[in-house]
Amino acid sequence: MRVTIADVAAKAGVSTATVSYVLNKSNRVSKKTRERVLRAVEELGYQPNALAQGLVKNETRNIGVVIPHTAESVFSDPFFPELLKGIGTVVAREGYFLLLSLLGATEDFVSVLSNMISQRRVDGIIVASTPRDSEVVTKVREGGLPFTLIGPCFLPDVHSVDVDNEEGAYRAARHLIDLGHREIGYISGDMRFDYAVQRYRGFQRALDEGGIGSAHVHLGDVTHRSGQRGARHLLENYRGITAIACASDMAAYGAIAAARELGYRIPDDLSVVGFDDIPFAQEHEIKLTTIRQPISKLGYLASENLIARLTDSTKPVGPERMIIETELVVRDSTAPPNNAGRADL
Amino acid sequence: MRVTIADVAAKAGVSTATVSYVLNKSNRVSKKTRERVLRAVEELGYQPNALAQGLVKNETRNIGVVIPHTAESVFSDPFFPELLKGIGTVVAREGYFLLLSLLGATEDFVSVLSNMISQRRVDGIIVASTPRDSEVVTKVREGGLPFTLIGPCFLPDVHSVDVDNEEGAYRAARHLIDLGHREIGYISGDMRFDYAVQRYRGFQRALDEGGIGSAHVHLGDVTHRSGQRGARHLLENYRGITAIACASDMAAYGAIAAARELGYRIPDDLSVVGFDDIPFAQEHEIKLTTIRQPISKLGYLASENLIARLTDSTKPVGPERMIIETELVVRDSTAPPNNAGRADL
DNA sequence: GCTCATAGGCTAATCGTTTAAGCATCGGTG
DNA sequence: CACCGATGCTTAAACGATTAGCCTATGAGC
Repeated sequence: MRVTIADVAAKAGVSTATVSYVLNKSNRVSKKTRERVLRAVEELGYQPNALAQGLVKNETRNIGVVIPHTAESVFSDPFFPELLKGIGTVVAREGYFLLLSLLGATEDFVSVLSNMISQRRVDGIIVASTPRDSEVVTKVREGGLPFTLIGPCFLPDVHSVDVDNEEGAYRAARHLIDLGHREIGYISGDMRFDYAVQRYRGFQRALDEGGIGSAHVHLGDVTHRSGQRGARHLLENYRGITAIACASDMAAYGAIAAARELGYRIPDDLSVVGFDDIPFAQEHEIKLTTIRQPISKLGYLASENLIARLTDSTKPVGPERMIIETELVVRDSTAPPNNAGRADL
Repeated sequence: MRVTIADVAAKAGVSTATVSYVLNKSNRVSKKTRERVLRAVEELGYQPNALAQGLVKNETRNIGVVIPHTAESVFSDPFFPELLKGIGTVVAREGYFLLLSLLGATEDFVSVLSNMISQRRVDGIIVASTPRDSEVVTKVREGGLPFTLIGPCFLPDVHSVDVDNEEGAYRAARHLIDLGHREIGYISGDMRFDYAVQRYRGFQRALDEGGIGSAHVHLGDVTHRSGQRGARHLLENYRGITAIACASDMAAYGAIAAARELGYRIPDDLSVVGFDDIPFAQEHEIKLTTIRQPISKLGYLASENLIARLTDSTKPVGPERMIIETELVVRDSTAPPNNAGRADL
């Protein structure tokens, strides 16, 4: 049988209330008693039952993390793992636990989510990267628990953190233009997600400013496969293309693979720029030029924001909407256009 | 304010006991009352508070998942994500929630873990891939909660699931030998983990049977970087090598990258075989010959085993130790040795 | 008409904590 | 010496559910 506060009280010869006061650092207990209690706690290895504690304090010390993507896609990209890492670190440091909700089948996800909320299993929620107008955000809002979004958000009164997607994509495109590229392809993310729209807009803005007009766009998603398909499609249909920008690093590597199969050398015949800066980008044979977004920092910030709101309602928690900067990292996948081009193709 | 069972009782004009009986499917309630109660539940959107429920039933409906690796390495490899996917699916289906414990700093990991247990935050625990003799397993054992291990395990009375690592590696090596390779390199996993030892043993057994004697071994780990380093080391030191087997797919791709940089063509000059069959292995430019392990199935089995033990102690739960088979998947990274070799180097 | 089993509800104890309120004890003050 | 305010501890009421056991009305059996 588990050891309860009553066992400790009996052993120390005091009431349970006194034990509780000792453990909750009240100064209402004499030094002598305090020590006796602490010794008993030590000897019995007592730890308060989280359920009982939660019931009376009305808190669980659990933070829900909601990732409304199929587990498939969640981890095909290193984005979420990295995010979880940031979240996990802060959450553990602050003495909370992580209740993870992965998407299985769509229909029961929302019900799992609302169970999580209405059964009061968590004190607050972090929602990672949800599509625009998703039912998930609505549900979480209705739940009435504090929550923080990771990703683009235009709703009022919602706390969110995100990187400056538009500026990032702008920098990527700008880098290509500065190198001298004029015929540029773009492999987008899934446009149901606002980050994909924002990145596309940043990209297009750079082209507009450069007087290049509109790009050759392939509507894709962030996967390797999408990058392959996109590059094949772009390169086969628009012969003059000398550079491709992608909405993710995984897609960029897919594009590189497809381009090579078509006989392009990277970066000589084709420049490719990604977005994310996943660890792989420095390890691959072709080190990727990309836009670094500090993913785990997003996780840090989101959890710190949420926990701050949970613990002390008087403490200032920073702005509702936090946008952090990206950074262009130039490696080996981009170069000035080879003017000979692939005329031979 | 949240709606409690008392609110429902008041609205339906009955006692809380009756509401509870209705919700717990007792037949002690008349049809008329039952319907009245259910209507009230519906209208108020009542959901029982998990804490209160857990307190009296002495269960949390949470399953702890313990991954004793740095979050860094956890997700640099698609192994854990895939595992989580399997676990998450079953856990959600059975109405449980996932309490995730990632390793931050080593020292507090064990304490976080024992908090999880002794504060009674979970009903059972899944421990994924722990090093030999790790403190983690000891702690979990002491905790007294049911748990299931994913990975090699030689402890008595411990439930575990794993793939047949030795047989898998044996098959990989055997495949190379059958193709005609005689000078074979091996890039191992981290030998503090038993799976790495088992794979190495399987590999060596195939060589022994083939009368090849001992291999050129590089002690590494499962990362891309390790594969790069390993291949570079092996190829630079042992000139005759025509094939390399790796303890993971990521390492295999690292090896491929390094080999290509050294001027080797895959598979013409060098065959490479991996282990895992991560999704990437079919998407990469060079489709990888590898040993498929059904990772998410490991997750399935582990959670089903654990939950079976939690729910009904009478139900049979299968054997303590479950080993599932691997499968050789032949793709494009292996071929018969090119006898001209790299004599030119 | 009386007894008695049963269906169908309620009361109250319980799970393991926290915490407001109450009650001694004690030293100091007028 | 009576009184007072700390000090230090205890009692008991919550928190929101479950469930054993009790009570009452109803109808069947004799």
